[in-house]
Amino acid sequence: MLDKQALRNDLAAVAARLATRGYVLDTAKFDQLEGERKVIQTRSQELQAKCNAASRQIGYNRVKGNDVSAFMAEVANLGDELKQLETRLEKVQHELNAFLSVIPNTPHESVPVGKLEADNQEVRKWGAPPKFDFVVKDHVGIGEGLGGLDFETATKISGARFSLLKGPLARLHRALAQFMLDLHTEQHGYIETYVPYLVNADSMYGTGQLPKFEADLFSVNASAVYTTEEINQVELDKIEEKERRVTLLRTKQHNKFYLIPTAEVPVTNMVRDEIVPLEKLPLKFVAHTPCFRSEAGSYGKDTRGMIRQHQFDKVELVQIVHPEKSYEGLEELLGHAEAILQKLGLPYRVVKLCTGDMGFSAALTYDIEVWLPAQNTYREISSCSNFEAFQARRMQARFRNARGKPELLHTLNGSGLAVGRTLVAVLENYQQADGSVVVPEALRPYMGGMEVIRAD
RNA sequence: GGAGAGGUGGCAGAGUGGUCGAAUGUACCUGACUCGAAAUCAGGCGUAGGUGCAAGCCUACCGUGGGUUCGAAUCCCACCCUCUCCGCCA
Repeated sequence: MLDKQALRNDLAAVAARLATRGYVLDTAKFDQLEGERKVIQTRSQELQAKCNAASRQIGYNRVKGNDVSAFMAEVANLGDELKQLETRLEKVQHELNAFLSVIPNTPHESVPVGKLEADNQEVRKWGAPPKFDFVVKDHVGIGEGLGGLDFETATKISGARFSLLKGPLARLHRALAQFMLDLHTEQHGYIETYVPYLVNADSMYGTGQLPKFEADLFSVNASAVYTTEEINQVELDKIEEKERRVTLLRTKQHNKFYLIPTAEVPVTNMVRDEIVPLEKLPLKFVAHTPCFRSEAGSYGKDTRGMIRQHQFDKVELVQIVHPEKSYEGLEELLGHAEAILQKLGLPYRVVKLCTGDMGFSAALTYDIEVWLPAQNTYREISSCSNFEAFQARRMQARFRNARGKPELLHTLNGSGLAVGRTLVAVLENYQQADGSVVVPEALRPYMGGMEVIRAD
């Protein structure tokens, strides 16, 4: 959520910033809604003040035995207009909220302006792509050759875009997650967390997935509800029962659970509706969780292999920071994610996303792309973003500043790293001519000392 | 799943349908006393929004949403959450 104050004060400037990321802000609509809101709210509050005063007089005078009919009449007169105004105010405020809640964040001034992935800016490269004197296989070929990667069975059990690991590959997957968690907690100062995988709508709203991206999420009902059909079947004379069911439907729907698309959601929402004491900042959390994405609209992209899945594991880094420290924090967090790749000896590059390629809530995003020999290119393995106060404002996540006043925090997060894609990168970069895969040294302690994964 | 209890300010904890945004205690801040601290005393101390150059004034908020009423923290209904006990369960 953008700062309403900023929109009121300098609408044109905000619109211009948003235009760089391809978002057309309907300034006329904002002006109209905001103008309406102002008039209605002012008038409505004025009437409320009058009603309150009159009601107080009724109480006061009744005790004294005075006639109160004049006051009663006054309230009755104001009542109708007030009720009307309140209804209109609620409506306009809903519209204003709906309007604001789907506006993306404004990009930081350092973000390169562009539309496509091609406009992203390479920041640095690390490591050299390995040379092979044989024809390289992709991770699917390698994994199936080793007998540990089985898409057919995964498809039988669930469907497309799921994968199944067995034996040393399943262990490698676990080893990667453990290695990442250990590095971040022991070397980088993050607190390990275990968090819910099913979250409520408020949490999804807080980090920006809702209301705009519901189609990308999986959801489940918190409990059984009446269907609209069942409600309509209730006899007309049982109005009370009908109303009861309608309320139930509404509240239960509101209370449905969503499967997290990233640990960013539960972890960042730890500070929702909280006021964090200044001295506790920065908060640094790491979590290893599965992530669930419906990947609506991704049909045809990366259909082979485990690059794009409905379910994948990720180790996520989250920092909750003082607003003045957020860009410093982002560089630090990016370094923490890079450290994993360096220790695994996987070549990568860091790119700064252009305005058009950034996610909805981000003000600045770095992607880390790992080298994949079979694709002869770099592919995204981590995304590290500064959301500034965008998420904090939605979450009412604040800290108490030096003057003792609550102020919005800044939130950061980044993958450290996507476990599935890291597994892919290890398989492809460490493959041997005979189909075996060398285990990177950093992982060997987590693999019981295993140096090479061979077909069984 | 069954039975019961409860949700009020940072925390604890009062609250009769009528100046209750809410007593009191505690924490915190400021001042006095003190060489300093503790203790004591005095004052201050919620959040959000509107309006105003400002001091200020106004509105909303006592789990959430409805209802009754001129007026609701207080009465009624539904829902959510927490706790205790029983059952089931990894």
